[in-house]
Amino acid sequence: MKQQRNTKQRQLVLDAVRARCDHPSADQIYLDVRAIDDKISRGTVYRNLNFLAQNGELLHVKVSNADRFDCRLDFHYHLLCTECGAVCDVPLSYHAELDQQLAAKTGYVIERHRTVFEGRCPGCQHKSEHS
Amino acid sequence: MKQQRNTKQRQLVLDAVRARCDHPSADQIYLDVRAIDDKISRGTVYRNLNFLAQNGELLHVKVSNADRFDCRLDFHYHLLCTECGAVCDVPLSYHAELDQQLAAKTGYVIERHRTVFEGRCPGCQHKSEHS
DNA sequence: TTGTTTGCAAACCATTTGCAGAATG
DNA sequence: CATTCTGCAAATGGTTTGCAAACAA
Repeated sequence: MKQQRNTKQRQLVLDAVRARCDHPSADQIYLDVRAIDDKISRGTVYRNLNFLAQNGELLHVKVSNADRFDCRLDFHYHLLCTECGAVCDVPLSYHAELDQQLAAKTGYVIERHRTVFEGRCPGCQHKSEHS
Repeated sequence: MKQQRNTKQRQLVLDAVRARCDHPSADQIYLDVRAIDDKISRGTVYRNLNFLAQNGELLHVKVSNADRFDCRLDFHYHLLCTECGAVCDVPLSYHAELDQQLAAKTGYVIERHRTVFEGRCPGCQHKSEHS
């Protein structure tokens, strides 16, 4: 479940995610990595993002349209501005007890839950104050 | 924000979502409606699902890949079986206070949050007991 | 009649995949 | 040397869109 090789492309992808404080989409990572290695292909970036997320080296954040990736590995919630699309981490703690409650009630084996808050960021609120 | 016409296609789409207790994808709705009106097009189904969700007549549930729709209109959480893809409602209440807490902490105007629990349903647990 | 909606097909976008060749351990 | 990984390009899956004809108000 963890046999792997250290290719420079894999490392570039991982570094690129770690170098960003926002939650980049696969394509943003592609562009970042592309700026360093102009021969790397989209396929390789996608493959490596999935590989790294599966091996627990990255977190996969599923937000509406394009998937995002995060180098913070602990479970946490995200906040999406529905206007500009920005994604940031939420300063609230993960409620693991919900997983347990739900498991007890349903018979499911619960692995986790994902929560995305939706709203408008301060910047976007100002933008449309007058429009 | 609500000027609309009552077309039989729109009604068929709405009825189709209401007729299901699971959380159908757009394509499932298309197939259901198609069984009644074999001339309706995918485009029309997608357009109407979006229209109805925007007008508050349906709830848009965003789960990993394909979007789902729900005729329950109150905010509630969902449970996804990561193996068979089934989606069901969660018997836990919506925590509106989280929205307020987050708004106070971040300055965002929070409209809501979406939570999807991920796990394996009892059926899928049994399936792979031996494999 | 006027503006909305439909059907169709093509376009889109993000992502995945098949394959032959390159690189890793 | 055996395998894993890459680049490329084509394929996929879900969804959106442009347009002319059909239709509701």
